[in-house]
Amino acid sequence: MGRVAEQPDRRQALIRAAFSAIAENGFEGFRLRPIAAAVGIDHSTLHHYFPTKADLIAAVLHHATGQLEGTMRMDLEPAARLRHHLGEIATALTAQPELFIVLDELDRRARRDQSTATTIRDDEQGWRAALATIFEEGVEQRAWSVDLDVDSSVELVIATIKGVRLRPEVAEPVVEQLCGLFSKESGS
Amino acid sequence: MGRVAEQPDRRQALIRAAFSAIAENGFEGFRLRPIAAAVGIDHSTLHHYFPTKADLIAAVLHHATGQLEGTMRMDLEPAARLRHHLGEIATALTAQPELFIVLDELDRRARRDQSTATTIRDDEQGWRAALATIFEEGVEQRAWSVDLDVDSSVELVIATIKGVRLRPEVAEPVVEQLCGLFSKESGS
Amino acid sequence: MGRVAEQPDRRQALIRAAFSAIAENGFEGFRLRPIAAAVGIDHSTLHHYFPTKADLIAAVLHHATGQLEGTMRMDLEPAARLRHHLGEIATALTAQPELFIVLDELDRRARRDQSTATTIRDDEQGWRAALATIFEEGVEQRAWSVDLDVDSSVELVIATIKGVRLRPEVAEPVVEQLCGLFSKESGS
Amino acid sequence: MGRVAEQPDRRQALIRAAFSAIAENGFEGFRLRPIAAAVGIDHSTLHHYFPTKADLIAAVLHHATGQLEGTMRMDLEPAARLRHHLGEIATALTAQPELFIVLDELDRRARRDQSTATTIRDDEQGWRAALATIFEEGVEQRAWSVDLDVDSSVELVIATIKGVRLRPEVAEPVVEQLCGLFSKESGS
DNA sequence: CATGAATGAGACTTCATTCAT
DNA sequence: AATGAATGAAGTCTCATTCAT
Repeated sequence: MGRVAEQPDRRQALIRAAFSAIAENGFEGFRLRPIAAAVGIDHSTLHHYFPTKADLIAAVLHHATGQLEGTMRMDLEPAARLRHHLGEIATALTAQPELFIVLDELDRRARRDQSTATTIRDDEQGWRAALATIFEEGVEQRAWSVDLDVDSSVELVIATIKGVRLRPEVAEPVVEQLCGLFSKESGS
Repeated sequence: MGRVAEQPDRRQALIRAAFSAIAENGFEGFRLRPIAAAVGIDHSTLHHYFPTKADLIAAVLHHATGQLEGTMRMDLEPAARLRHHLGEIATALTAQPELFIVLDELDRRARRDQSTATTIRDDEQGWRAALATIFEEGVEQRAWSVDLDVDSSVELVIATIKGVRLRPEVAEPVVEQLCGLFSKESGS
Repeated sequence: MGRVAEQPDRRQALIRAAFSAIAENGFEGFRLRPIAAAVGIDHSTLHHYFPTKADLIAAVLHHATGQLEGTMRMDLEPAARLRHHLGEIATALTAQPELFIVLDELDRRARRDQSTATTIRDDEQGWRAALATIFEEGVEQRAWSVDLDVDSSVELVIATIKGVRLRPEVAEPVVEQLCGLFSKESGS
Repeated sequence: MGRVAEQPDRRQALIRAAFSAIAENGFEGFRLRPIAAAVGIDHSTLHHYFPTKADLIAAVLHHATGQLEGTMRMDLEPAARLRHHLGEIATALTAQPELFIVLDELDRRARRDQSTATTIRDDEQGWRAALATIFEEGVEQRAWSVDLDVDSSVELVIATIKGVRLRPEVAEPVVEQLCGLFSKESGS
């Protein structure tokens, strides 16, 4: 109501600045002062929005996970759906490199920070479930080239995606190859 | 027999201590003083061995890459060779978790440090070549389930291994699944 | 009336403390911690005012050069004006020994620090010009004992003053002697 | 007797290296390790020759003062003798700049180090006496342009020389001007 | 004579955080 | 909401010196 008051997007601006800074320098070089400066406020003012550094990082975490929204084309057959999904990710990997770098850094941080780990795990539940569905349906439909284990396949896909974040330039052929291995059509 | 001379490899001890510290806290929390303390020397003495922090990290880098020695059973058929190789890695992943955590951290650091990047890249050349040989021979012998692309398959394997470092507990089924996808024998 | 706000010029206090410290120990023994302690603040707070040691020294430099204000009695004849001016300096030399010691140290530092050199050179321009005027007018009025060269005489005066900073106790007779040499009236 | 033993000029080499280092960086930047390195020995070996840093500096002090040997042409008349002497110094000032820089630094150090002060004072006694003789003889012979005070004139000459060390490029005209002021011949 | 290892004191600087205004 | 001053802990690195070999 007051018109002096809230700068509603100060928080957002800070989060975005932090996001970019982490993408650029990783957590190792992540300092608060430059973030405040980037938004044009004093560094102590930053503490009004995020009392502690960890709070800001948590906000960045939510921002990052929320940004990753791969669509699942449920109208497609399992194999095609997988190919479409991984293709989208491969595309995003070069289109939004910052996002994947930040997610990568967050995965590392999760090793030592329980709360980060939990958030990421929760966030990935949806993804895991969707992938599981793909493989289950495929198994039912005998769409895969081999007798695959659903859980292992899910983890395989996730590991591949996470691993390829280090080399976005080969992402596309890699996921293509992986899909090729799953699909029945090709092969002797 | 004097007290001064009887530490034949303070350097090694320092490297090992640094190695463990990085495995435990990552580079973010990597401080020199605790390293010196762990070895039982004054922190300024550390600078006698490693003039700069970067020098110590470089030594850790060499220590880590040198430690990773997967045997390649050239006597085996390509498919079996791949399975054996990845199996070894999966085993190592849980047997020497520190090593893989450090390698993981180094991959991250390579994003911003050219010299780290170069060392890692050089170190991986041998691995890449050995994997390429496996796939090439397999192609000649029509050992694979599909018409695969050698380069992409190499990158796929590497990405999977690197990605699975985040979850060593699923490493074994994941590599098993990946081998299953490559191998011809199974399949519906 | 709060306790925090009532130090209107911490900066000035720091500059003065640094000034005295340099006078006492020279640049060789110039350390930041004692400066902060002398003002009663934490040594990291000093960096709030002067981010770097060089910044503090630069401030001291300005403080010192700004403090040296010899009046030029333009109402006097050239010879008398010179005598008055040098007399003032000789007096100041024993009245404010710290100032001249610091200026002396700064001259030394200027040998290796370009920015110090420039500041000093700029600051001395006014002095050089005023001295040149004295000698030029004296030449016109045939006030000097000999055919003197204006530029050389200016440099002679400056060199003498700078040299006598090492022995303030003889400053007065020395400048007196120098004036005597210039002036016409005396002589056998 | 042994032929393995003494490297007779190690000491000299160290002194010379220290001399040059001080000329280049002043006492502020004077470190022992580079000196040892310049001579090609370990820095702890340096302590065999000079147990302490002060010892090395003392040796440099003697080296420097010993090197300054202005000849006094006693065969010349006082005025000519002074001109000759100062001319020699002016020449040396540009021919051996290092020497005068080191002497300059030592004068500064003497302000805080009694032993340096004493050595310098002793060393200058000869110079002072020779200058005094010049002026005394000149007074007797009525060679000077004015009734000068011997002691003050000695200090004036010394101050001028010390002051002009900061600007060797104007040394020659400055001493020329000073001699001109003393000499009788010119003037109205 | 020469060395390398070791030390301890101390240097400058950075940073997240708090507090009064 | 916003600021600037202040803090204290900690960080990397340097240097003269000593000691055993």
